[in-house]
Order: sequence, then C-alpha cells, then structure tokens
Amino acid sequence: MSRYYSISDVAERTGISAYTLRYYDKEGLLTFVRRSESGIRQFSEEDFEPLYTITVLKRCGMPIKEIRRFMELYLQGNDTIHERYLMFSRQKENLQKQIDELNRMMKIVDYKCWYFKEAEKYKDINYYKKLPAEEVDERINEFNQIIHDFREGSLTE
Amino acid sequence: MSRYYSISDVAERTGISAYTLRYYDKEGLLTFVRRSESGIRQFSEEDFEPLYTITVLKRCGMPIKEIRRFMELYLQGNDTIHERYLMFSRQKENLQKQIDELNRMMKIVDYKCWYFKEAEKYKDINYYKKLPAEEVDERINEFNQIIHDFREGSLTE
DNA sequence: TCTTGACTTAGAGTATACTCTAGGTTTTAC
DNA sequence: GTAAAACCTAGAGTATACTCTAAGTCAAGA
Repeated sequence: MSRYYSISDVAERTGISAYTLRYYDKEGLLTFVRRSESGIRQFSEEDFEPLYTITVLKRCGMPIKEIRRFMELYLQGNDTIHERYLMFSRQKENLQKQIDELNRMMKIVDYKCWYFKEAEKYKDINYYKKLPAEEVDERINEFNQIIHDFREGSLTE
Repeated sequence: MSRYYSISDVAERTGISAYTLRYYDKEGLLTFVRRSESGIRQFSEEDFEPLYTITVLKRCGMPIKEIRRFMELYLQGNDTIHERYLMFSRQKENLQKQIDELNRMMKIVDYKCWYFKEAEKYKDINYYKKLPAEEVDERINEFNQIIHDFREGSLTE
C-alpha cells in the first residue's frame, strides 16, 4: 500500500532533478521527507502534494526562502491553516500584479509589431517624421508620449 | 535645443541606477550613447527611446544577451526592420505563454485559497477525508487528480 | 562475498544580473 | 587656481538558484 519513492523516482516523475531536490532539502523545503535508518530519503505518496505546492509557488515566482516559510507552516499542521490561507491570498494579489504587468508589456510589444510592419512598407524606421502631422497614426503619438514621459521621469510604473 | 543628459540625469529620470546603466553599457546594450572627447557619456533626447525599449524587453523577461542582439539590429538602421519585427513578434508569443502560465497558476492558487477557507471552518486540513464521498466538493477531487498525475509523472506541463 | 549502481554530504562551480569599491580623471563652482 | 562633485574603468562582491564533483556509504543481484 504505502510504498516509498527514492529521490531518483521522484526526480523522474516530477521533472525536478535529484540535484535540485537535494538542494531544496538543504534549503529547508523538504523537511517533511522521511529518512531510512541509514539516512536515505524515502518519499511517500503524501509527499507529492507539498512537492507540487513547491512547484506551484516557484512558478508564481516565489523565492525559495519564502517557500521555506510556507513549508514550516505546513509542518505545523492545523494550527497554521489561517496563516497559510493568508499566504496564498497574498500570492493571488502578487500573481494578478504580474499578469497586469505582462498585459501592459503585451500592449507595447503589440504596438511595436504594428509599427515595424508599417516602417517596413516605407523601408524607413522614422517614416512618420516625414508625414504631415494629420497623417500620422494616433498610435504613434501615444507611444511618443510614453517616451516623453519616460524621459521626463514622469512615467508611473 | 538638443541638450545632453549625464548618466545621473538619466538614472534619475528613468529609475535605472547609474551602476546599472554602466553595466548595460559594458554588456553592449548602450552602444548608441555618444561620448565626449574625455570619454563621458552624453545621452541625447533620442537615446531615451532605445532605453525605454530595453526596459520593456527586460520586463518581458528577456535576458541581457538577447537584448544586446536587438540593440545591434537597432544600430544597423533600416536594413534590420524586418528582423526587429520578427524579434517583437516572437516576444509576443513568449509573453502570451507567460500570461497563460500565470493564469494557470492563478487557478490553482485560487483553489488553494478556497480550500484553506473550508479547512479553517473544520479546523482540519484533511477534513474532506472524513466526509462521505458524495459530500466531497468536486473541486477537491479535481485537485487530487492533478496531484495524482503529478505523482505518476503524467502531468503535461 | 563482492561488485555495481544508487544513495549520502560538503562544498565548489556556473549563470545571471546587478551593486559597489578603488583609484584615477574631468568638470564645475567659488 | 583649487576644491568638491561627478565622471570614468576594472574588477571584486552579492544574491539567487541551481548543477556538479568528490569522497564516501548503502543495498541488491551474481
């Protein structure tokens, strides 16, 4: 029933290398893993859930020291449910900020793609400077305003 | 009209420290910046646009070596418009992948928040194990399936 | 029993992106 | 003219997250 998994079993199944697993252990992330009498790590079925949580937190961009804090709470059991809720709650906000930021970047990169396509037609990266003001696409003026704000240090990041 | 900006002017306006600007220069990102006879960097009005592009690419997660490649194309002028278009185009895909990934993480973190809120009511992190199967919320079964797949190495990331 | 392969630790090495120091030169302001 | 402030480079130091090596221990099959 409750079999054990060696570190290389776990590495193969999760895609986390054995080196990395040992490093995580050294950093205090895998304190839940049992050891045999001779000191060999024996991962149980249940260990895959916190292991998965580690991968999720990593992919959220959480640094290892913060993940350790979470794992400490995990080990303490039912008394820390609320605090763990708060950690995930903050993580949600954090994720949303990252998503918002990437969406902002997407808008700019999208503009750049459009602009380069236009410039390609004219074979001139500054083609719009030769156009009469009323023929310049509004997107270009908007982007130049961003650059202007960036230069003036008034860009609210 | 066309005034110059010192490295500390630029640092103050852009929020990039003078140390970092010099480091970027050393890494070949600021080859467009002119120097005075005595070797002092003189940023022009026009230099803020590529500088802004560097910050955008950084915030997209592009490593400095790749940004350097882009700046090389920038310096070559009109002949590289198409290649620069392609770089931004690829960056769009890359950004979308990052956004998708963060949205996936958001779903999981959202579930975790919900789960901890539930567990808090029961004061038991494993409360659902004591419930009859038909009373267990479907979200829990779905999540346990993810953990199962993770353990079996069949999680398609 | 012995050999092979997998495990262990400690610690060194790598990569990335800064961040700072030291020592020297240039510019600016009085 | 001179002192302070700002600039320069080279290179060392920091932080993060692995990644690997060395040297030794343990477990399983011939």
